[in-house]
Amino acid sequence: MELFWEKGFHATSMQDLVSHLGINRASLYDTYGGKEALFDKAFAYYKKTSGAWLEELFQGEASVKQGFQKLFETAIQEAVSDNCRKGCFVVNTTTEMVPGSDKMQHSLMVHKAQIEKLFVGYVQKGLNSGEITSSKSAEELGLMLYTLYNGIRVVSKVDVNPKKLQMVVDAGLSILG
Amino acid sequence: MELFWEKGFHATSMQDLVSHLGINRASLYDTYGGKEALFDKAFAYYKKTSGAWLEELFQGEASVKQGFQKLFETAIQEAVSDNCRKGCFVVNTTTEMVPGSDKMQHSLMVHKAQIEKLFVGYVQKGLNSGEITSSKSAEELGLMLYTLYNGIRVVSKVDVNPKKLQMVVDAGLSILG
DNA sequence: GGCATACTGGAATAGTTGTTCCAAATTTAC
DNA sequence: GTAAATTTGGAACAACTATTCCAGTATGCC
Repeated sequence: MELFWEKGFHATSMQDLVSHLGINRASLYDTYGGKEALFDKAFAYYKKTSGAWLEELFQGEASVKQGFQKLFETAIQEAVSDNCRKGCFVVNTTTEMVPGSDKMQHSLMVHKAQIEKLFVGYVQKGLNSGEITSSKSAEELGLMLYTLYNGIRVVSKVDVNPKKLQMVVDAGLSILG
Repeated sequence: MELFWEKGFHATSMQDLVSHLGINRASLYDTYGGKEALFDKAFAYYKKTSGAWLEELFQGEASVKQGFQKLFETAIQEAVSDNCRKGCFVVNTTTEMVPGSDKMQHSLMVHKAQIEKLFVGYVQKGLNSGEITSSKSAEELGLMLYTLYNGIRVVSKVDVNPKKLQMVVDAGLSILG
């Protein structure tokens, strides 16, 4: 649900959701069980679809550098075209729900490990093929790019200047060598 | 107020603040005016003290690389020792209040510009002294490091592994050359 | 046509919310 | 000791909150 993504869990009321979805509150409770369960489902869906998209991007682009470039450019484009600046649902949920929900924190840790694995594996592929010439390990490079990606999703909420964001991306990707 | 920092604006009630501060609710309203005004004051205080600390760090450390190393190491140490994982008040507020508050978004933009200026100026100092040998501009490098810093404050809420965080920092700082 | 299922708008529950008011108590200044 | 200022705990206000209940309506199936 875009409302949870845009406003977060606490600032979104069930009444907001009812108005936004256009269905009855009793049906909502029958179908989903409650506010927290509804949020969990929306969040799980987001994680699943964004993870699948990332996997597909990394598998579809043989050039690792191009792949990362595409990833970051997509993040910039999303930021630019997102009028309401909702950013990344995962990043938003990380800052809102940690601390406060051990269950959510655990869920985020599992998701983070999964995405990091994708990043590190993709960098390893570039090192193996010789496309990446850095002397650093795949883990170091992959984790750095993952962290930078998170950072971009935060700063682009405040300042959507594509030129500046592209500068950051170019500088960041330069560590690949 | 640490409660706003830890739980955010929406998840913190006036009742929470009254219990936490141990003063009467009427006094709170007399002194601060209201929940939003109270949040604004706490946030302004945080921005002021963290900005001053950063300025002091950059002015006190002649070696720019050492300065950045110290900055990131402090962020890691804060993450490690912060049991309740409240992260960075500015990053938390960015993700919670944007969108939703134009006033807050403006305030964040101003603050971001100030901190970026500190980062870029410090990198410029390193380039001028020859300590930094990268062919990239101070702006590119400074903005990258600033964005990475934001990213670290997010990911360290989920996973406080100092070794991994240090890897990220080392990889990130390697762009300075 | 009858029955089961699902959805509806309204009402209700119990509690919380931000904020204001008030008489009483405490503190401060002289 | 006294007056003024400040703070206090309780109460109140109006609205909102998550959640449940209900009679009526619509839909699908046999």
